[in-house]
Amino acid sequence: MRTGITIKDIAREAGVDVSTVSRSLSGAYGINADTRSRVLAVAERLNYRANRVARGLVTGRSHTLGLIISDIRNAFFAEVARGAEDAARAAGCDLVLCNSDQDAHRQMEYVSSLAGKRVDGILMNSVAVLDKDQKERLEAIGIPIVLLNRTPGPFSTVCADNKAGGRLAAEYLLKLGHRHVTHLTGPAHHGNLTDREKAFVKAMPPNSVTVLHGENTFAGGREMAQKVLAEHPRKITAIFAGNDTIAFGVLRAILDAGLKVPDDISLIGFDNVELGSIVQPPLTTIHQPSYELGHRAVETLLRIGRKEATPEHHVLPVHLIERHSCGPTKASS
Amino acid sequence: MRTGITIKDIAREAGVDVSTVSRSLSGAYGINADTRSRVLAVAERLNYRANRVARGLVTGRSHTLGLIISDIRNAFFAEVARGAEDAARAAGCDLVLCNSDQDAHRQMEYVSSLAGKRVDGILMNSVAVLDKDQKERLEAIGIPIVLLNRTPGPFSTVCADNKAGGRLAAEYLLKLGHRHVTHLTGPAHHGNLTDREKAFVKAMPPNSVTVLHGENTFAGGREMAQKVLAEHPRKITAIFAGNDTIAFGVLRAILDAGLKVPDDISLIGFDNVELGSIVQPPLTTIHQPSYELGHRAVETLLRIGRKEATPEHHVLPVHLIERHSCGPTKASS
DNA sequence: AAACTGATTGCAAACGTTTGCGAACAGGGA
DNA sequence: TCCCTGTTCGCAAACGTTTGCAATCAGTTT
Repeated sequence: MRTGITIKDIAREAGVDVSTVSRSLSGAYGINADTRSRVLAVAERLNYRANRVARGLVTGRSHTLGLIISDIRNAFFAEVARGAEDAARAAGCDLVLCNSDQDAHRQMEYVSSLAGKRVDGILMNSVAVLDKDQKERLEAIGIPIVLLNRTPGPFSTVCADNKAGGRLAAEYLLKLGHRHVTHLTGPAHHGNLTDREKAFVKAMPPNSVTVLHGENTFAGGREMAQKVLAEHPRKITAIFAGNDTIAFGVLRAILDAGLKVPDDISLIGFDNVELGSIVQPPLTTIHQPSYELGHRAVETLLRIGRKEATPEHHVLPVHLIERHSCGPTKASS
Repeated sequence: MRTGITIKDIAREAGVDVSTVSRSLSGAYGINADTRSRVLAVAERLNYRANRVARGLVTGRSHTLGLIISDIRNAFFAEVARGAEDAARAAGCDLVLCNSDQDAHRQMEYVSSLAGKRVDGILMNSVAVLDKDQKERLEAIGIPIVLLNRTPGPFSTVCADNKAGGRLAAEYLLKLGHRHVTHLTGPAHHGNLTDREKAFVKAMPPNSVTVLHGENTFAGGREMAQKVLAEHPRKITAIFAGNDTIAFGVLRAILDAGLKVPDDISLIGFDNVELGSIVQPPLTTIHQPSYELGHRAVETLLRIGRKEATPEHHVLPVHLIERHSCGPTKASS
């Protein structure tokens, strides 16, 4: 199929060989300055645009990265994606966006598709949902991968300090006197969420927290909260949501139930999404550096891609953002 | 560069020609059932993964689409992107994500880059920022393009009925008695926002509305609102924000100023982003079908891509979502 | 028996680049 | 004059596919 003008057209027009054109264009050593500028002029005149597909075929590098996340509609991931795209662009790469909804099968399909297009690297949300066989296939594919959560194994990782975050939430709630809390979070074996959950439960007194798993969305948070509110009308005094998106759903359910935050129930989230500051009440949450996460992730992806380097593991700090969705228990035990 | 196993390996292993392998794999007519299954078995055993780059080179189709939007962190665009990605995936394509920040230069760079990688089509936020020359270059590139806003010219468009939306907002505010309103919106020549602005101004009585342009973000909305609040302490009774993201910023500024919504000032947005329902007060806004926008856009992109069809123009309906951020003026004129 | 048919397969060119290698040429030193 | 060195450039192979065309072969038809 003929598409646009090629290096051959330039060669003919400039009276040189295609190899000379190629070398001129790439700024390679060993080309006379005059011929180079002549070639460049022709290219300019013909409005030449190099075919990156053809180039990719011979060089083996596609200058393309894959980003597989749960759902771009989650503000946290949008922020990560922006950081990733900025870093990719700075490195002359572009990013293909994949929404997995945390589905193992879909995740593998994406990886396979990206591998087929010979991407230079893949950024993945989580492989926690994958079974052993799938992980091995992933490794066998031989494409640099960096994971956005802490996972034992051969892959590099870049993530926030989820455990510290879970601990922070627990300590804060404890300080306010809460002894009957619920943790509403996403699917059971999600890397980051699981880390938060474990650290949170561990930092709380035994039997003081019940955990509920659901969908990692606004709707999921709402449903879980409705369920909890119906079953434990008065007992629980605080809710720790696995992330802000869930927290927003929880907040919605609480308001719908006619309850007040934090008077009737305290709520703390995780992520520190921008909109957390304008909900009512403003959401207390754990901040994680989302943009930097994405940015750092592609940086390390590019780094480990070049040489067969050892896996890198970066964990970025988190901290508590104290706003107004948490308060002391009325009858502090 | 050798990467992975190729069609040649299968050919050698199965004792046939590469062309036979290719035809077997693609399910072409004219291959004996036995040889085909033999080839397929070998491919399976060798864990073969077709090189889409090489295929793209000869077929001229990359099965890749480009999505150029302002900023994925804007919830509206995230929703559009999700709709687009779902539709793309359904058609066997993948989506490369580009954040332009509405910068004309950056936008052209992206187009050029995407053209270089021979994408099958491009989805663009807006070309309103482009000058005449740039638009012509865009057209000359010869890649199917669909615009996410109404633009005269040769390109197909898919967008919401922004004019109707602007009118709806005006009528609603008018009905509530507002006669001194401000419209806070994004950069001056942004396609969709401009349509809303024009229709809004037109539907309001002469000299009843002042318009302020700023950044199309949370921070931008906040800044504009601060400015307005400082300059016109009491006069204006309502604000129409160009979109929900801006509205959230405005809301934040209003709250920071110690004012009440809608008691002191009414606020109406545009988009109907999910989180609009949980801010305080819940945001009255104009709903536009964001997900469908993205979905429809790639569908028409694929359609016009196949044949050299005439441009299509789709405009999707909008409607008012009445929540609690607007109220009647106290001293209705 | 010759020719024709249809099914199956291989050959080779093409897609648009990059790149190793050698050819051509000029200048300089012996 | 001869050789050596360095610069500049062209030739051709390679990347991994797809695909038009011709070749082979078996079975049919005349």
